[in-house]
Amino acid sequence: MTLSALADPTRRAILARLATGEASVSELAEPFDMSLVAVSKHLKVLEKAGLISKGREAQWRPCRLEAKPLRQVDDWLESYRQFWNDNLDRLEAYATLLQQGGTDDRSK
Amino acid sequence: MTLSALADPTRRAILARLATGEASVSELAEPFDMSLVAVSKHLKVLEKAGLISKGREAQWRPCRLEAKPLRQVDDWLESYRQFWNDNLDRLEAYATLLQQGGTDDRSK
DNA sequence: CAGTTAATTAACTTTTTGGTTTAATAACGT
DNA sequence: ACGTTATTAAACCAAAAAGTTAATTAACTG
Repeated sequence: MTLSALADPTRRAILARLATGEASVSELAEPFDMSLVAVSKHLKVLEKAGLISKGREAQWRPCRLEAKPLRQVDDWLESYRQFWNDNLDRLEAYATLLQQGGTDDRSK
Repeated sequence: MTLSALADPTRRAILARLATGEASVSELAEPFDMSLVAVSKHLKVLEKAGLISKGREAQWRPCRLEAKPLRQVDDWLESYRQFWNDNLDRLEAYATLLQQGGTDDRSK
């Protein structure tokens, strides 16, 4: 669920903003060319994904970034991190093959 | 676009499979309880996101995992990686505050 | 208490996504 | 040339996502 919450650019921008510190819903909404209601919904998505939490301070709901799910994404990436080093090795190996007269197209 | 491609569990499973080596479309489709056409579409999404590339070998299109976009996700996470260490510090600081008689609820 | 500010809920619309089935394309095997 | 295998394209559908406006809730301010 984390990754689908992160799929939306507005939500990523909100997280980026929150990385600099807490902010209320209307503060978070301000930069965007959309209704406050829309932003409020984005926040709910982020909240359900555990990426933010909301406090209450009078009529404000100060939002705070929660790092746990991001850390999970990082963990998920772990397996591929290993892979992309391998991949570089393979590319190198392939480059060598080419020198020796390889034929199949692996452009891109 | 990478993150929305990664948002779907079927597509993540496909990537996991591809991390173990190349596979044709039908091989990739086999584990899933959905039509081959559906899987083919997922592959197109992954391809457009640059997460995989397809070769051609006779009537097969061997798919290969491409690490670049994943590395970009990793880079994107970088800013937050720093944050989640800070966050742990804050939690510690807060725990200390509680000991001293803090009042506001920050459960979860 | 009346009015204002902050945020959410409800009802609705539009677009995107994830799936289907039925063709079409392309390369192989006989 | 004909049938089979692998994959994609087209047309379609249902459900989810992303947005809207109008109404509601809640807490502050004078």
